[in-house]
Amino acid sequence: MRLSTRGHYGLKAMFDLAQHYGSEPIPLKTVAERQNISDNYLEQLIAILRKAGLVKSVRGAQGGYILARDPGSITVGDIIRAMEGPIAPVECVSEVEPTECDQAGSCITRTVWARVRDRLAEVMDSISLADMLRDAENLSEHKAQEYKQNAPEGGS
Amino acid sequence: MRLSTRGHYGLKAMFDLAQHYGSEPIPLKTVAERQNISDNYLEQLIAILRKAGLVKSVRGAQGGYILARDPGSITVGDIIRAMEGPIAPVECVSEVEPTECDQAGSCITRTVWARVRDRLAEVMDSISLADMLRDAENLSEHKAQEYKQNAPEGGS
DNA sequence: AACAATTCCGAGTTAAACAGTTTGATTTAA
DNA sequence: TTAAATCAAACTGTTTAACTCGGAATTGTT
Repeated sequence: MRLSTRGHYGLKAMFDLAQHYGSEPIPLKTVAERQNISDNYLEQLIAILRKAGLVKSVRGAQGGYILARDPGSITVGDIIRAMEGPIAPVECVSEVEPTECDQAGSCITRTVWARVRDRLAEVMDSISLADMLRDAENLSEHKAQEYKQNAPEGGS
Repeated sequence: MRLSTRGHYGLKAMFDLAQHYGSEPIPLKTVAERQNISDNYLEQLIAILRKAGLVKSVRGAQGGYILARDPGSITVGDIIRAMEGPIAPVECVSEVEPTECDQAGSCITRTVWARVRDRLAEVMDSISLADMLRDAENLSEHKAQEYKQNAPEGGS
């Protein structure tokens, strides 16, 4: 039940773009450096996101990438489906074009995987990039708070 | 987000054994035939289940495999963890021994994957083999019912 | 005792996927 | 004109999946 780096890096890149949504296009190299990903490789990955309509590109000098829509309307599910294909723990319960096996009607393991698939889709579709931005803000506030509590006098 | 055949076949085999729980040991070949799995391959897989303590083996003629515990106390999660390792959409949120990356503290994608992992574990741990047996019974009743309704006069 | 049914074990094989790298063409602001 | 960038496609090395195979060890049956 592992994601490949495609989905992993894809989400990282999209989150990076979300953090800079509204300003000039971000060059791929910048994203790659910030997120610690090989820029050669990320180039391939972002092409997938572009073809899926999740990011827009601006070519030429001062070019780069921007989110195609606002962060509130892009979910983790959107990104993962683009990068890894339809959600499906096993082929026979794929979100699109499941190729049924012979005993599909009576297969109980199949119904188990359908439930797993639904939960997976549910959680991924419920988290948008905007949610992640909000979480990031809370997290950093929390950290600052912790810091204050742990070192209120300002140690050397 | 695909399962390998290990987890897929593993659950099938375990469900097959559950359906015959309480009687003599079932030879591997029988399970393989019923579940339509290469018996050479299943041999490897069931070794994993045995080492994980989920099935017991009886060697020699008339030997075979039986569930190590009753079907109510074995969950899909138990089986998948045995077959595929700890549940973890990405390595850094593995259920056991996550190897953290440098920015673990501030990584938001990480918290996303932790949520996905928890949902995944939740649904898998909530389904036991006994639940599946019950579902199978309902399903077959339902089918018989449907059959009655669709062909009450007994077509040719 | 011999035999056949079975588990057990380790090694070998094939094909695909993953995770990139490399090369070079094209676009465009400065 | 140049440098910064995207775009595209081919190439490569490594790992993993999904088996296959051969044979040894165990044990009920005859």
